[in-house]
Amino acid sequence: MERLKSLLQQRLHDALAQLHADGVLAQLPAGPVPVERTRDRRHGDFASNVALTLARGANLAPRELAQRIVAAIPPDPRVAAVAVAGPGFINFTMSPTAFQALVPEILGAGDAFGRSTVGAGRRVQVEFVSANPTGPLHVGHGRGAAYGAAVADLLEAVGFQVHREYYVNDAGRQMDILAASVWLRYLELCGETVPFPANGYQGDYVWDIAADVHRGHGDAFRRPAAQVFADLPADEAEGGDRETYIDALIARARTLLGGDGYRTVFDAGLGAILGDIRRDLEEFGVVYQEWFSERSLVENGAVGRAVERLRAGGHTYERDGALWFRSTDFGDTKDRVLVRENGQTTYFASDVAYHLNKCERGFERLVDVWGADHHGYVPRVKAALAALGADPDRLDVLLVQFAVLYRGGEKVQMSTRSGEFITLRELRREVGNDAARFFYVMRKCEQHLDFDLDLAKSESADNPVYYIQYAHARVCSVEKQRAEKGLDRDEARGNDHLARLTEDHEQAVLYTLSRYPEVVEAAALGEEPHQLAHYLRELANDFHTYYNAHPFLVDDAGLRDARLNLIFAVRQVLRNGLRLLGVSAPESM
RNA sequence: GCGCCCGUAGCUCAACCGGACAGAGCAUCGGCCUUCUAAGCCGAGGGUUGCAGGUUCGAGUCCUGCCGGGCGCGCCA
Repeated sequence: MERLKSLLQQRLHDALAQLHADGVLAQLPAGPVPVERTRDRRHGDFASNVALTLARGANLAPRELAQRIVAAIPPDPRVAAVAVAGPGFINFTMSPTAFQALVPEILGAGDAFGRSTVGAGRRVQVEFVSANPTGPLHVGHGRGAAYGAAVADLLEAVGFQVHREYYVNDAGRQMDILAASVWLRYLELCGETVPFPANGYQGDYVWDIAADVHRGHGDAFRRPAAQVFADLPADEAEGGDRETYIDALIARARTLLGGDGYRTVFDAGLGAILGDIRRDLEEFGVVYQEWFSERSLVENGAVGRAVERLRAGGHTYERDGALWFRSTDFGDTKDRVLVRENGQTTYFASDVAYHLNKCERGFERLVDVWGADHHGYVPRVKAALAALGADPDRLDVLLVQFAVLYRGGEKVQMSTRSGEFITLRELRREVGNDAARFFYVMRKCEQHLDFDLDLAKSESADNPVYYIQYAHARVCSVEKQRAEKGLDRDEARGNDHLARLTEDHEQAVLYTLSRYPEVVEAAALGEEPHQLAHYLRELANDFHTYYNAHPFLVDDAGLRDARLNLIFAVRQVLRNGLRLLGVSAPESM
């Protein structure tokens, strides 16, 4: 079925064209005629402000123009009433049959209901989470995961070809720090007495990785502590600088282990943690098409080539022994270093190469989901794209604000220091995947998220996840009851009796159901899964209200089947919507 | 100091491209289970959308300036 909204847009368009031909309107609006859902049902089902926007050009009072437009709209059985209201709105009230026709459509389309083709198969890459593989994901990453996955699934639902990608920062200094941390723990397991650096990774998982290395390689990487720490600068505890100290330690590890040995320890850390992150996300219902390695960019020369391209384009200069990118030419607040004085490329240089690579892979649109603390980074990446001749508007960076956990009304303190943070896995274990996925996307991404752990765990109406899932389970329960009572059911008979769904509660449910495709499209194009989350709560609310007001399993078979068809349509939409958010739709609770 | 985000009911948040009387949930108060799951439903009260200007037929939404909160301003990643 054609969407009701497009139907009205077409009718209005025809009417405007008629007035244009009659010389009443000098100009037609560019693009589709604006038609919106009314905010207040007393104004009908849909409204258009087109007369208000065209009145001035037509030299007519808005209401007068609205009247002329209404007069030019051909009658349609699906439109029950067209009225001019307020300053010049045109309000449409649809006939009950127009909404009732939705029921067989939903049941027929099943899981596909709500999907569309507005994306026209255009290729979009969604890069999200991309946390450094130096430790387990924490609750902040969880929000990026749930949000990015929902955005990707929504885009796919409206017809984009979506490529989900995790950028693995496996080439940076943080990874070297992890490698050094693993090695030191390993040395301890070998029986060496070693002080642990202030800047090292202290989580228990480092011990686990070290133990794995020891199991697999025995004492192969053991070096005497005296040798390891000989002539190192002072660490923080001795009044030195932690950064200088850890760098020296990393250099020592490289020297003593040799390239291959160091790489083995390094990769043990990387592999273990990345594997863990992968499992964690998979259990969370988040899957990727690609895990893209930063190191691969460095090793295959892509970073060097990207830097060279900027240099060849005249966008760089040398100062203080470093190579700078003149990002200020493209709107950044200051220039950025690409190659350090010591000859090493920066993380930014890798990112330039990475985004160049994304463009070269032919994605028409790039979506990056970042933590809000990286917002200062946006202008320089866009500047790099512009300097490389790509349209920076192809890149859409979505900044996800922090999530703050609350327990018993108190803020849960989190610190990434000393492993004292809450991991995503702990959160999932505590509140469950469904609640976690839903709570994470309940708010728009630029909104700080207060994550109430008690609420997420509560099995009550206060908890929106349970409220929605309960609606789904209730429909299933009704069907079970029907079978137990020996009542027969005939879907076709129900469709023949849809005209009997005239109760206010039924009209309300039908109206809300009709909004679903529009909500999915708006949520996808606006990258706002919270719209879908809110919608599902409304639909569940309409259903629960209906449930309390009218029995479904009535003796009148025609009415019973019509009502069952309606609530099965509700179940289908709830299921489809929850699926897009990564939340399960249980059959019983 | 500069930049980005946020400021809506007691609390947590909605409000589609600027539209009509700013909506939900929680909390508070009062009702509904011999009938399909009360993990539910119904009703009531609660607002100068941080402040001051501006643009517009029309502003929570756009612009300017303040006030308040968060984050960021490394040759770290």
